[in-house]
Amino acid sequence: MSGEGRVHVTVGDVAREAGVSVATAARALGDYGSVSAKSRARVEQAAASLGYSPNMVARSMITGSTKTIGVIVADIENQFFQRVLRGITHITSERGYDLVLANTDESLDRERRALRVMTSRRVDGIILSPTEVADTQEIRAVAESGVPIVLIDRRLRGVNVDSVGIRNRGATYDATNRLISLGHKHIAVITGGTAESAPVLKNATVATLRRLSATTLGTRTAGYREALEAAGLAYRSDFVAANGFRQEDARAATVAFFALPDPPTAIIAFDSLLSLGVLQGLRDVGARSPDDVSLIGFDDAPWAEVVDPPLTVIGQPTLEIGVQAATLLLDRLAGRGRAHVHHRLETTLIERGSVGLPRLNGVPTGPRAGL
Amino acid sequence: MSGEGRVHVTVGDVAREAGVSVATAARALGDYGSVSAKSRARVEQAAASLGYSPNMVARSMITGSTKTIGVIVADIENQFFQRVLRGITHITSERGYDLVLANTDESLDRERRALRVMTSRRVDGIILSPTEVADTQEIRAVAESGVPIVLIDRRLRGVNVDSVGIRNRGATYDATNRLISLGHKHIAVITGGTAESAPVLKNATVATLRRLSATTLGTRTAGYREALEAAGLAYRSDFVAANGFRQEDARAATVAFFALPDPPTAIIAFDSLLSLGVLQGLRDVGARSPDDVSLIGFDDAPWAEVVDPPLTVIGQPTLEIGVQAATLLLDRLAGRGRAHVHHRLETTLIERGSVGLPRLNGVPTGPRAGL
DNA sequence: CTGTTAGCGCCTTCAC
DNA sequence: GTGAAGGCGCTAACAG
Repeated sequence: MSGEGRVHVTVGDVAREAGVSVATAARALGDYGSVSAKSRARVEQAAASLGYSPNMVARSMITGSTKTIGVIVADIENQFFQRVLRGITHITSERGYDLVLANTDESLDRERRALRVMTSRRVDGIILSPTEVADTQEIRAVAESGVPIVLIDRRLRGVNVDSVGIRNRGATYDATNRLISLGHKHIAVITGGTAESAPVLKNATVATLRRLSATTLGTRTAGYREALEAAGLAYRSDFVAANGFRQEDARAATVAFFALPDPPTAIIAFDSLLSLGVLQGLRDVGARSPDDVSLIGFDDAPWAEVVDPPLTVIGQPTLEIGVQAATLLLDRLAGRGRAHVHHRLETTLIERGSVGLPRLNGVPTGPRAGL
Repeated sequence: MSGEGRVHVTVGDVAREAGVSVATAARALGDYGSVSAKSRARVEQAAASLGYSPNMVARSMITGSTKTIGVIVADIENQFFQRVLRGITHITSERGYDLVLANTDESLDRERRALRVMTSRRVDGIILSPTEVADTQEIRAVAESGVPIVLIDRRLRGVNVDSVGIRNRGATYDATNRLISLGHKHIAVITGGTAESAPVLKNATVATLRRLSATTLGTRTAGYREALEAAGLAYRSDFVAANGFRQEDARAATVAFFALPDPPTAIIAFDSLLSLGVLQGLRDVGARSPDDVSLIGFDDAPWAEVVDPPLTVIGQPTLEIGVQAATLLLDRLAGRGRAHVHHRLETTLIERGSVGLPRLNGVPTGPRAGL
């Protein structure tokens, strides 16, 4: 084999070949400073014939910028993050930035590790979806060391960085209310969540929920609780499933709901993977939606329209979240300093076929029962 | 603000604080060479108190390795690549490699650009899913420059690199055959594909299809054609839709099929996003599966079980594809030179509810009609 | 417009 | 086991 040694052509090589100094070659190649048309042509010709490829790592050493954005997501298999990711690349790739990707799988330890990796790689900025139990301390340390961070999906109290997400409490409040207005009195939620957060999500007061550090699950649960309260409905902790983020977890939770003496007549799932699990759980127990149980999911996944029944969802502007996060970050990198902002985007309740009147002993009932 | 200047602590700083030489500090910090327990403790203490973070870019300059893998996928929103990506990270993150991600959206131009970016960033290796019309030349050049490449999903003729994928021709042949054995005579395929590849996919001979440079769509189409031929069924180019990879494209193609005087009684979609589009298209025209049309998709997506009807699919071992690709790459990086290999993994036809007997004027028919 | 020179932060001989 | 010095490829001053 010939090229095995991975010997790279350097600016010096190109300079020699072109018969100019390294500085001139570098200027032509790096497209900065001023070079005469003749020199530039000679350099470009030499570069082409030698197969020169600029060495970004050497360049980064000097400029102090890697032109790299670190993206740390909770779960790459979640539709939400894929869309966000695409939104991010729309913006970053245009402006010459590349992405280093890390997955946390909702593990705090991996989140810390990812943060250290990004620091070590000297990324210019970080877009992060913090885990529910995020280490505020570490994130703040990174931010204070001068690396801009934009939080997506979740916001962290006590950390002064930009964030982009949705109005979680309002969206969940409205969805719950929609079910209540149909006559539902037994409404359950599947929050996702981990072993650490489960007891809090299930038992804390609404006030506490609203004060949690990572706020998505907390505020969504708070919105649900508040809607219940406003309607004078009793809150039941056994109607809150917080046993994991995976599809299988939601499936198990759904099956468990139907093992209750009085199963819920409606379920809200806090993300699209969880919705899928609920759908599977319903099949497992032979329950039909919307006849036996109404279902509202989060995120308008590409499959939401074609499942059985077509899923009513709280649609999030996922692409836009990515776009705004990247824009915020790049603007800050461009030196446009300003106060930190928290963008809360609007959601839309997309009504399809999975919501109906509550059943009562197998017979649909509610405000319009008997019509 | 205090830490705004992004001043990083260097080994030199740590050395001074610890009262040792830079070399000793570097050895302790980089965990190489030999350092006395006492020095090591002092250095570690100093590093912690100063908040030292190793500079990977400087380290890369010296070692010649960035500990980075470039991953270039055709479409991050495709379930296939997400699973593959997860398989990749399983392996790479364990071994201390991070991922730089690039999307091509099936654009040849973006593929070239991504390849250049990866080269410029001096990634240690590349995992690439080439576009259908891949630039063999450029890929070969990168490979020959000494950067190991592993191809996933698609294989390229004339490029001597490792690849991991499935037995495309066999899988499609079998699926087509399954439909034929049920009595289907009008079987259509939705291939994805772009404007460039469409005429070839539709009109080329089987022999030509099998000789295309990028081979997934070509060999799948070939498998389909061969099954048709073996059964003595006529091939119709209007039953081959190659009008794009997006969900909407498949939807439109499906609607177009049903505008034909004699619509197909069965459809095979070449990836999961396309399957979703077919499902939507069927809703658009008011056709039901499997009564009006049988449907087989590629990839066992998480939603396949809960759509209406539950989707029969050709399941690919996606996670395993990622795992094997990463393993092949890392092994090669570890210097274990060997001949290039092409791993063809097995697929499984997962039968659910979307395949049935062919309809005939609205009445299901076929070998078992009337039972 | 062009060339020379001095590092960026780290690893790696090479002496000691 | 430790320290001093050189250099990876490039850019940024500074002269000319």
